[in-house]
This record gives sequence, structure tokens and C-alpha cells, in this order.
Amino acid sequence: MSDTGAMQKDTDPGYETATGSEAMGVTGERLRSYIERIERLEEEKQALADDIKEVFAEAKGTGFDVKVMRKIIRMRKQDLNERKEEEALLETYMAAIGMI
Amino acid sequence: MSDTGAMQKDTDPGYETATGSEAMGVTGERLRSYIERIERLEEEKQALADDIKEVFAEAKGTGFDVKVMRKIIRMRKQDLNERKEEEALLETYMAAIGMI
Amino acid sequence: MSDTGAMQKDTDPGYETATGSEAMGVTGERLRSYIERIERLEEEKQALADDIKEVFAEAKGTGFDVKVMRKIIRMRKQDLNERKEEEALLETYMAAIGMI
Amino acid sequence: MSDTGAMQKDTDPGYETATGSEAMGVTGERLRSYIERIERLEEEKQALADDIKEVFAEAKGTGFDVKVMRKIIRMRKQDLNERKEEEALLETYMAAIGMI
DNA sequence: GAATGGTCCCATAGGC
DNA sequence: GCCTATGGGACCATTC
Repeated sequence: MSDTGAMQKDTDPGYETATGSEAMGVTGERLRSYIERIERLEEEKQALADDIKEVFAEAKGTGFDVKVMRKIIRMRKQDLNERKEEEALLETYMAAIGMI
Repeated sequence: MSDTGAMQKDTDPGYETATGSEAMGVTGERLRSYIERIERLEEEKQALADDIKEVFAEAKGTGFDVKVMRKIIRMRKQDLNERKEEEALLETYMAAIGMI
Repeated sequence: MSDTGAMQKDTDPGYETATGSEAMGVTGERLRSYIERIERLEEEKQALADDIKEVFAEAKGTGFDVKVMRKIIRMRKQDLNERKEEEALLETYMAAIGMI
Repeated sequence: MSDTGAMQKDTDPGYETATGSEAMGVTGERLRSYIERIERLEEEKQALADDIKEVFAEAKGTGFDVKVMRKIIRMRKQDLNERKEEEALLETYMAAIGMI
């Protein structure tokens, strides 16, 4: 098997040399890299969630009913999804009857 | 009360004239604006969620165990929160004894 | 506090007399009763899930495309939900403007 | 091939005459029948899910901790599965030595 | 604190 | 046989 398989249902060979102050080897480095990328993305995601909350708060401060707004947004999203679904269904039909 | 309160536990005054293509009045315009801002933010948020999924997929393709990765990320986040709480507690103490 | 609160964020007093072969007291009996009721319901639910799988299998055996069928069913359900949502939205509007 | 194969990787022959209220042909009728059977089963399944929720709610109202209850139920299920597996294993052994 | 909605995680099912 | 896709369940945050 290839080296990429390390750390997935596999025993750590452990023969990798630690370079510099790090003792965890290249696959460890890569794992750390992935994890940090994800953490950064999640931070940005959280920031957006906060932004959204702010907008709701502002709208509320201007006199709008947040509950209603949420409902409207949910329904608009549903409409969008439904349209997409219809197209997908059409394709599925076509695939089912061999037209695609 | 102010006009901004319309749509929140208030009867629609109804005195706004529908003109041309804007038949829903200024408060309607503002509502639409808020909703669209939120929708845009949610799209970006969704895009980030997709990015995260991609990174996980890539990591998986490189041989890492996604479930384990999730656990690690959760734990690191937990650690972070705990550290923040400790700091907050510290500040509380310091404030209590007049150090801040 | 009342006895009904036992077992919820509370220490077991432990003074209840065991009757017959059971050593867990009345609240234990009631807990067991709830759990068994739920387990029975879940069994029935699982049986229905199996039935559904069977029907799909039969339909497939008769030449129908299961994927298409699932999509159709999902969309019909969505339509239903959407209609319900619209009604709910209307009510929310009415509540928001104080008509209800 | 048989007519039952229609709608599955097959072109619609299209020779069926639409008559009165049944404009979709016999295979359409059968499809509808399957779908409605499934929908009925899913309704019943949903009803059971609601019942379960109710029981949990009632238990909660009597002072039990729902989260703990869920855990117990999960564990009991696990136990059950393990016992079933053991029995199955036993049977396999018995079959292997000709006792069954 | 009760209820509701949203998100995340897992387990299963179907396709390739 | 893996691998993706989808549904269900659990948990959490937020609202009233």
C-alpha cells in the first residue's frame, strides 16, 4: 500500500524523522495543514453567521418582524429548490427512459 | 409612533401610493433589501460550507480518516472555548478585586 | 420538590423499598414502562420501514425506476409542505399586523 | 421484453390511448398505485414517530431526563443486536458441525 | 424554560 | 466492494 494510507485504519510506521522542532513527520504536517484550513474556513463561516444575525437585529430595530422575515426567506429558498428539483426530475425521467 | 414600526404588531396605514413598477412602498423596498442582504450572506455561508466539505473530501482522498479529523477539530474548539472561559473568569476576578 | 423530579438532575434518595424481585422502586417502574412503550413503538415504526422497502423492491421488480419514484414522492411531499407553509405564512403576517 | 419494463431504461411506446379520466395508461396507474401505497405507509410511520415524541414529552413532564432515556434505549438495542449476533454465530457453529 | 428551527453527524441504501 | 448520496436523529441556539 501507499504512504498516503497512513493514519487510516493503519498502524503508524513511526520511522519518519522529525525535522526542526516538530516530531510528527510529514503526514502529521499534512494533517495539521488540513485541519487548520478547515478551522479557518469555519471561522469565516461563523463570521458570516454573525453578520446575518446583525442584519436581522438591524431589521428588527427598524420595525420588521424577524419571524416573518425568516419565513419569507425560507419560502424563497424552498421555491428555488423546488425549481431545481423539477429540472433534476426531468433529467431523471430522461435518464430513466434512456434519452440521456 | 414612527412609520418604521409598520409591519410589526401594527396596522398597515395604507396611504402609500403605488407608482409604476414600485407598487409596494418604501417599507417594502427596505424589507426586500434586508432580505436580499441576508440571502447573499447565506449564499456565501453555504459556499464556505461547501469548501469545508471539499477539504474533508480531499483529506479523505489522501488517506485521512474524516471522522477522526472531526473529533480533533471539535476538541481543539473545546480547548479554545475553555481557554476563553478561563480568561473571562480571570478578568472577572480581577475586576472583583479592583485590578481592572 | 416533588417526587416526580427524581432522576432528573437529582440524586437518587435510595430509600425506596424493593418489592418482589425488583429493587428499583416506583419511579424505576415508571421509567421502565416509558422505555418499553417507546421500544414497542419503534419496533412498529421499523416494521413499516421494512414494508416500504418491500414495496419499492416489488415496484422495481415490475420494472419501475426506484430513483425516479423516490424523487416523485419527495416532490409531492414538498408540494404539500409548501401549501402548509403558505397558510402558516399568512397567519404569521396576520399576527404581525395584529389581525389575529 | 415485457411491457412491465416500460419506464426503466426503455423508450415509451406511446401507443396507449388516453381515455376519459385515465389518460396515463396502465403502467401509469400501477406507478400511481405503488406511490400511494408508499405514501400511506410513510404517513403511518410518521404517526408512530409522533407518538414516540409524545411519550418522550410525557416522560419529560414526569421528571425524567430525555437524553438519558435515549441513551438507555440505544444501549438496550445494542445489547439486543449483540444477543442476536451471538445466536446467529451459535447457529453457524451448529450448522458447521452438522447439528442443524 | 418550553418550543421551535437550524445544523451537524451518522448510518443506511443505491449505484458504479 | 467501495463510495457517494440521502434520510433520520441528536444537539444546539434562539425565540417567546
